Amino acid sequence: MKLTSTPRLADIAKRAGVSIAAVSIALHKAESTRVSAERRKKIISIAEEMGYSANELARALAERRTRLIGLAVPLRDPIFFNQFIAQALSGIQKTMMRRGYNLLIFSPSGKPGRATRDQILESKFTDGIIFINTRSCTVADVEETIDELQRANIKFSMINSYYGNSPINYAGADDAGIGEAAARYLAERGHKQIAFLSGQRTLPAHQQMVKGLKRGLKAHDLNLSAEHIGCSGYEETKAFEILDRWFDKRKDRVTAIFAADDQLLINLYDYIEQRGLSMPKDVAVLGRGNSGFGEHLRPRPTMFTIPTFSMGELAADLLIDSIENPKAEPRRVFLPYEFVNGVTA
Amino acid sequence: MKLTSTPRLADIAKRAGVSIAAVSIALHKAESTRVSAERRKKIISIAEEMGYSANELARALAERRTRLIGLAVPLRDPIFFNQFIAQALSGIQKTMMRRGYNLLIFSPSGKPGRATRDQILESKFTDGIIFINTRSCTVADVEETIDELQRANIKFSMINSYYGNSPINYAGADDAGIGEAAARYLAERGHKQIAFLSGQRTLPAHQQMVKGLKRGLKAHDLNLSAEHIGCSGYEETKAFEILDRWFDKRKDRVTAIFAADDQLLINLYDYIEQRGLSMPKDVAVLGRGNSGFGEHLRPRPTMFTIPTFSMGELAADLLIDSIENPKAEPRRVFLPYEFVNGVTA
DNA sequence: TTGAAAGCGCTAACAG
DNA sequence: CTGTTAGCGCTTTCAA
Repeated sequence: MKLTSTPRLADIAKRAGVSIAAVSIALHKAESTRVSAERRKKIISIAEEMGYSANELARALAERRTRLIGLAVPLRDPIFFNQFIAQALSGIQKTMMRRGYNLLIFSPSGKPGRATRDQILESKFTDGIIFINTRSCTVADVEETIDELQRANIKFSMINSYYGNSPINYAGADDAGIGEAAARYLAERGHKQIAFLSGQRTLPAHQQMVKGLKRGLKAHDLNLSAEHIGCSGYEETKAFEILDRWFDKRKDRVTAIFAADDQLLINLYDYIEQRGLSMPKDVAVLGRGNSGFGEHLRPRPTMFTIPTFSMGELAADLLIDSIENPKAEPRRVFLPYEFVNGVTA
Repeated sequence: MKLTSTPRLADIAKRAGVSIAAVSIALHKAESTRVSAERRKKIISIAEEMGYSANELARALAERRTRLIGLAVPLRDPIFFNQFIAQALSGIQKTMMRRGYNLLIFSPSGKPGRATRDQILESKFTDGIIFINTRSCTVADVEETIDELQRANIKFSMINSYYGNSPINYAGADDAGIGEAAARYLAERGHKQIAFLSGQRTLPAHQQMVKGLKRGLKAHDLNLSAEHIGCSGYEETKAFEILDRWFDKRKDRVTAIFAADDQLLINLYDYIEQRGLSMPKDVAVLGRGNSGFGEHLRPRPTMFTIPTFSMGELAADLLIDSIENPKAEPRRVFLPYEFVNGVTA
């Protein structure tokens, strides 16, 4: 007699005097009429008595699905301290809980930019993966990743910034829309010298915002001059240099600044405090950032926020849709931004 | 001819004209001499050419291990916003990366206090689980969980607060030690009326700290009177009532307060600001909290910090040790606290 | 060295 | 309704 530490279907079948198949169905297919009610009852009670719990691995192998979804985040530092990711993860979790999936977090492979290669291999464990691209992903990185995933025949959905052409599952923010709204907001309040403090001009989100800003300004017969687009490369000193340049001017000095994300907004706040300026009197400040950010900031920033939580929720739904229904068409959804009225613009 | 979307060992074997076993070994057992060098080379090149990547599921079923570790956190709200958990997770990740494991985050089952039942079942996917107990876990909850895990024969390690008797893998902080150190610190600075602002007297950590405080005070011929132990139940209004009681006294007024955790320290700060007191002049404040907390707090708190990151790292190591070496004895480790010199005590 | 074959524990198609 | 059997794709004896 074989003795496994944990009972198998076969053990229950023997005890109940029925076939393995009967046990499998009695325990896992609640709706099936394949086994009679009383038989099922008996089987279930024996199973409980023996402390049976299914070997998910074997089940997954036979069913060819794990109900596991992997998370890929190309990010060097620990992902759990990142508020953006925390929000997205919470959204993802919500969907997963509702639809009965669990989340597999790949341990970073150590590789820099595109930590994906290894994660794609590991993803053999999952039914699909959610890819959160960060600001360390260039457009090329992202395209390449998409390519790899598609070649490997791995279902996925993407969060954050993608404006390429591939038909993929994607949940993101309408950055061009935010840019346009920001421009209109400031222009309507009479600002003529409007500047854009950003991070990196290679980032898709940056490009979208510029596009939107230009569109919005044009509607007011204004334009966004090259010198009013400043990219800090996410270095504070660089950001301060840019701001110095804008504020040191005698004429046509900048009167309003739109900050591309949370970190840049912080840089801007620090600069303004250090220089002894006040918002919105000396300069109007408008931000773009994750929802929730800014709540603890003083003075309260006026901003357009990105519904990160919803993005996570949606990305998970899109992915699961395409897992459960293989003919589902990929969908790209741009979630609407929100406006948070503060006192800085 | 069968056509699976992704190539299997059998496909490679056929193409290479060798057995399935040979392919398996050539690809996955680098050290084995079972297959000749040139054969291996050939097999590997064919595998690459065909874009082979192993079906981890089948492998796991055969090997009876997944190299997946599950995370169980009994917490109602999204875990990813919790700094304590974020830190622990980062530590866990570090170990997992080093030792080649991945993390499976169970979606909360919806149940309140002990979200474990379902998670234990799901854990059939993992080689073991890490259990992070939070302040919503009573002593009984924890004992029951340990019981369940052991009965189900599931390897696990625990993080945070456990002072029971079971020999388990555990990584936690030395709360009694912190209590004692806090008492000594304050007593040495001449304080006689020392109070302890805590959350819940049923929590193990609370009890340990009280024990330590008493021990430390005794060394200075002082003692901790019952009225100087205040538990807010983690409600701000309750905390304020307690503080009112301490500060409204005319004689023997409290001159130093030890706050049991981050949240209580914040409550204390708010109260002190609101009441227009100053630290440490009017009252000395000493805190206990997660490492890193307090860095952004002004004035900078004097505190004993808990090495949460290391706790995660260690808990993962302990668990993996016991997975990879079944005869490894469970170990309970109390990590040393650290002292952060601030200006409040 | 190598190949054949027996599992790992479960699901699903097939036959009664 | 029920049992038998053939996979799922891999690892690992066991013979050769």
